[in-house]
Amino acid sequence: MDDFDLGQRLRQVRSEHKLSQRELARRAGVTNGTISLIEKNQNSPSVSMLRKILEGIPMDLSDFFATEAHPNDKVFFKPDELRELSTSKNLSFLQVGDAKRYNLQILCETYEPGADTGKTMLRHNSTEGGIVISGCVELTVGDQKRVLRKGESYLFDSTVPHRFHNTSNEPCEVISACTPPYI
Amino acid sequence: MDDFDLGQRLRQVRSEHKLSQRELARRAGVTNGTISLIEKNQNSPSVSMLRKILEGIPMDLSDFFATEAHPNDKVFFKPDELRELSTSKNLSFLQVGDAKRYNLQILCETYEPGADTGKTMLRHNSTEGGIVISGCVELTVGDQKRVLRKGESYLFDSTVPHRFHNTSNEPCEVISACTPPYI
DNA sequence: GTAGCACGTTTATTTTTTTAAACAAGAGGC
DNA sequence: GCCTCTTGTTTAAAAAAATAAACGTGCTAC
Repeated sequence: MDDFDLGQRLRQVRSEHKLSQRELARRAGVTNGTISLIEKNQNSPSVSMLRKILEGIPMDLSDFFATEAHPNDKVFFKPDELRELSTSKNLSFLQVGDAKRYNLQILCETYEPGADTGKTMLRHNSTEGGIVISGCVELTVGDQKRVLRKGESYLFDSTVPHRFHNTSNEPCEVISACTPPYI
Repeated sequence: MDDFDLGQRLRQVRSEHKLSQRELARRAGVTNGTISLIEKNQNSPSVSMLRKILEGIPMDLSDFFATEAHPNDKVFFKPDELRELSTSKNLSFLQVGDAKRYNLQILCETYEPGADTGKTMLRHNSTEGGIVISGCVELTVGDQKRVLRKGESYLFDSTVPHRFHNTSNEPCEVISACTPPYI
């Protein structure tokens, strides 16, 4: 991330999509000069400008930046090298490595008391399973519901609506796996 | 990605890290007004400005943008309902549910002191990953070798020869996942 | 060879963002 | 009440980026 060369990266993705500066500029609705200056790192685009340009490719920002943060042939991970996927604060989903690349998403999930993946049940086109490491969590899968305790586990088809809810007053840790990755 | 609200997202991550605008500004080396304006979407930061701000959190760009991207049904299992796959006695592989059916093999692995998957390294046509729950184990993947301790994790392509070896004098527990199942 | 065309680059002007500093609102302390 | 500290917000001046249009280069057709 530190020595990320934005200009070079843009040039790379543009070139991979076989677009000239002018053609990309036309598709993105910007001027070709802008793209030239950015690729030469002679100016530093705003996020909205970069997004606009990437829409002409098209590519999204997270993919644009994805190469740098999580080097791909990395095998071993320390706890602080896991990537946080959750946005809510009483719930943490830490992902091991580049799940997309390996088609296997391993998560260290922490549910604080009250944490809930939501009444609007989750659904995605994967299968998932996991094991409770500590605490307990109420898991609903379709019409089945159960409180899982330490050492208990689950495995199901994620197209079935499901929900995790920590109804206890202790945090709960779960190690889960999902294939293909659901994000 | 389309309706991504950059200001709101910055406010969210700043708030999750319990930083005031001023404190984040100080850490990032920018002015607090800048952060205020960005969070209110009253201006559109350059990528380098956003990166600078995120370094004060710290968080990297790909994580910042990551949120947007992208029947006879036994679901729950008690510990004693897991199936033992290992035949060796200082090594236990407990499988969650019908791995083949779901194309996802989740194992609770226990390596007693000295336990070793063998000098004849393992190879199978899958990807696998896992997290160390307790103890430590030496993992070799191709030409990389490392002792993984509690909380550390791994993810790799299982066609690369690999080996688990508990070189310590304490048992080691690992939760692992593999797709497709290797047995 | 030279006319036409597509390419990336550069430059003067306009537009936008950053800064620095002031402002307003709320929470304690005394 | 009043003072002080911290919070987020706003504003004029300074800095930086986007535009539009020109420039230079290399290629192909004729």
